[in-house]
Amino acid sequence: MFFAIDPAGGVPLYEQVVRQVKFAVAGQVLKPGERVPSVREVARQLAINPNTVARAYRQLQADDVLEPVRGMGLQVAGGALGICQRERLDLIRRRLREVLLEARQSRLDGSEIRELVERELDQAEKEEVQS
Amino acid sequence: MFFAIDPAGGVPLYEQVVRQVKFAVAGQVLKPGERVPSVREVARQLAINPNTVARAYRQLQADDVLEPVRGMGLQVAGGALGICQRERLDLIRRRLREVLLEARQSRLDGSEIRELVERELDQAEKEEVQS
Amino acid sequence: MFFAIDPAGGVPLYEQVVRQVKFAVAGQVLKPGERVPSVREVARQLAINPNTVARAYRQLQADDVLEPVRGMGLQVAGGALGICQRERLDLIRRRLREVLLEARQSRLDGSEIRELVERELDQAEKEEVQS
Amino acid sequence: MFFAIDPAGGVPLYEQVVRQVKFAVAGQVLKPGERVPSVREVARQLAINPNTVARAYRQLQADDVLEPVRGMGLQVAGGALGICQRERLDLIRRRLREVLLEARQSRLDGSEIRELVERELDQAEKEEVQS
DNA sequence: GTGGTCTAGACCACC
DNA sequence: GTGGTCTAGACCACG
Repeated sequence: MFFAIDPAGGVPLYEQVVRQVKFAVAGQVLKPGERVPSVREVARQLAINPNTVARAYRQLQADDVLEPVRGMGLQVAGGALGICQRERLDLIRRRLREVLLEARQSRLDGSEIRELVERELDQAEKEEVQS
Repeated sequence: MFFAIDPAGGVPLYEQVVRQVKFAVAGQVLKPGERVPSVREVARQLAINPNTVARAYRQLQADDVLEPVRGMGLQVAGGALGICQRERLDLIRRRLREVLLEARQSRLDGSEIRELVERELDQAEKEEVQS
Repeated sequence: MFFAIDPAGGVPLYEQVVRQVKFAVAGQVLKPGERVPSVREVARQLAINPNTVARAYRQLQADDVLEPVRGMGLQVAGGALGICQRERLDLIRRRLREVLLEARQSRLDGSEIRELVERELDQAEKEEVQS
Repeated sequence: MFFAIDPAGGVPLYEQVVRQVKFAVAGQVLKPGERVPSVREVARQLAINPNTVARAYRQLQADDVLEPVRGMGLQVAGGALGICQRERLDLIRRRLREVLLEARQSRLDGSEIRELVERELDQAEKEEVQS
């Protein structure tokens, strides 16, 4: 329905599901109060085990992104939008900081780094246009 | 000679050792032909399991950064400097690409990303001056 | 006649309905011989599934609190008042015992527990005055 | 080694394990820095599935009560003592509040409730002396 | 129909 | 040896 999973690629499946949902919420593709597809449904579509999806959903509940509606499945929680947007920014900022720090440790100076960023940014934009 | 092994951080210990050596070579702290301390020696200094160091050294040999000297342990290989410097750049470039891609997927536009980069870069520079 | 169904709180909906009825009987809001609103009526008022109400009514019949009147729905049973009042006390006593036991297991001594009880009791009284 | 599980009785097994560990930490039976028995070990002793224990341990990590020591299992985290003691008190306070509120709603007045508490408390103390 | 729990057993990375 | 992930399949409570 709204996501794709990479079964290889280091990241655990349940983690990928968690991220997909959080990103969907942050991007307002999923809005607070909206129902989320059932565990079995997602499992079927992604061709993975329901337990794996259930684990992701459990995690999302612990993170206050989803909340149960008794006997009716799960829905996006009220404060989920804020949580997901904040988390997304934090995540990117943290990773960016790591990379830049590593770059500095490699004795690249600021201008070289900026150049790298620009190049990658341009490339990413091109790819985006194509898709 | 080696410092900063963090047993808690997500990165595997043997990976950390590998990186330390590669960075030392790239930064010319270790030069081609130079002997490298023995497995037991490193293990003692870092207070980690010799098996872990052995694994790191095995990896470094597979990467053509270290080479055996018959009966005398290991030394930095001839082409190691180039390999390590290239690898370092590649690593940073690859990570940078990942982060920027993720940022784009989060619907941050180019200017916002550039702003984030600038901010983190400034901060990194400040920290560097202090230390 | 009924109020306060909380679809989010841990307690199952049918359980909440059961309790509401029992409390109403214990508090003499519902008296023996009195007719009880129909499943559909209650379901409509509480905006919950009729199956859920039906299940609650089934439970109440099993507990001898409601009894069927041929072709006329359900009414409060003769011995219901005694049953509900006794049950209410038992319930509270049982729970209280659980909590106190757990408190003892946590190595809180008697005086600390009494203090806690007093504090909570005062607070509960205050809240009651307000409402 | 240090706990017993009740395989019946509503509470999920993994939850029971979580509590046992938290109580052990709060009661200083397990101290920060101390190793915790392995997943397989606990599973064997309690005669339950390792996955169930693993789930409990995962939960405890999420709660910052346990922390991993790479390749060496799990140990009690630094701040665990404070966390567990605070949690324990909160838990008891919350439950106590619920019960007392329910008692008030049942039109028991303060003195009757205090009497109940005293009776249960005395009984609990007696039981404790016996054991 | 929904999610939650538990079991059983396989495979992986790390130390 | 350690924990982590995933699959498969059974059973339960709830609506």
